[in-house]
Amino acid sequence: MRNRQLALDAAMTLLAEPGASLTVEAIAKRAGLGAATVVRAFGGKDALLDAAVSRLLGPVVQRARDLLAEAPPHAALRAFLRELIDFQTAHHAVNDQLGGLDLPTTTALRADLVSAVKEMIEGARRDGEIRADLDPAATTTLIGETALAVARAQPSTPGLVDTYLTVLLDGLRPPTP
Amino acid sequence: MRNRQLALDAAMTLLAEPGASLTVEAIAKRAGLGAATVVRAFGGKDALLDAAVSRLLGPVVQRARDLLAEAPPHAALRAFLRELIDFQTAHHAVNDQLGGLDLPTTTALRADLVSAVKEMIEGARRDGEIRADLDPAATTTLIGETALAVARAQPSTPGLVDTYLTVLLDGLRPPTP
DNA sequence: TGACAAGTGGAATGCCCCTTCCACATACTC
DNA sequence: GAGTATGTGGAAGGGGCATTCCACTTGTCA
Repeated sequence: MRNRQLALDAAMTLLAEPGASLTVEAIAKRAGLGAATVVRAFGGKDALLDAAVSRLLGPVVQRARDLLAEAPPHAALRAFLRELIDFQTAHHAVNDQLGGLDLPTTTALRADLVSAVKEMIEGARRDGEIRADLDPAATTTLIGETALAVARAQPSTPGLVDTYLTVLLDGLRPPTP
Repeated sequence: MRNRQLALDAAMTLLAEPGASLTVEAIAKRAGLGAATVVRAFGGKDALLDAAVSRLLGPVVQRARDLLAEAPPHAALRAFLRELIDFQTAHHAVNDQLGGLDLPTTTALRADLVSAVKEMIEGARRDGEIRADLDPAATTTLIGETALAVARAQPSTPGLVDTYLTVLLDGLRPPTP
């Protein structure tokens, strides 16, 4: 169904536009369709958002898996956080407007992402690059939220994201006695 | 006006209850009043929330000023962040549900708070306890968001908040060559 | 105690938004 | 080319919510 794709593209576009209204009507208008058509194509607004967000998030999760396979854990973590922050910077709406919704596919993807990051953290901890007194699960949550924090604090200054990453990862290093 | 106080108390209570509905009706019900009375007492829902949030935030800002006067900047920063995280943990709604609203008094208070934290950071940087390659303004934003991140990542495990604070402040330390 | 002012809250109003309906258009089938 | 199946979108339906209205209650003062 071609309209399905049009609606999906429109939703993905709006998710990347800061402050854009995510009403069905706005999505339909952007797609050049009627609101009824958009809703029918997905069975409801939530299903449409679920599909759109998943499309955006999927490659991010894949990238986490790839980095985990390619690089040592701590390097993978740094590289991935860099990309995650870029993604979150470009898609504030994904994090800010979708809090209270139940989007099954998105939730599953997020769980995948969390588990990949957790593996990075566990690996880095085994390698002695992350302090041992931190619970990996809690640290994963903290790092995820912190990445969001950096995206929100978003410096227009280029290079500052890397500085922040250094701050975060230095903090996580085992204390030098 | 007694009802004004009742409404204010009810709103403050609900702001501290995770997941509570912040509709006028819910606030009125909690206060034992009619919705019309609550709205009339403040001239609108936003004004009520502005008043309630300001009441909650005011002491926090005052505490920042006090600590700044009492303790050296870096110690003040650590102590204040500890209290800020506690506050945010107990009042998720203040940060999560009020994003898109225009609350003038609250906005002014927040600016006060930001400026107090900025002073702490600048002082700590002068004292060599925070790396010099960080822009104080951007760092202030980052720290604010990070405090929120910690509150969200909220460990039930007691003492973990302190560990996270250590992580953050260690990261901000000048790198040891 | 009676008359008037102020305050109150259930109901009505209006707005926003998702969803459903239905008259119409378009695409297939024979 | 007529007839049916499928798709479309403007408009109506319906729920949630802030705000306003107004009949009524409460308080005040002479």
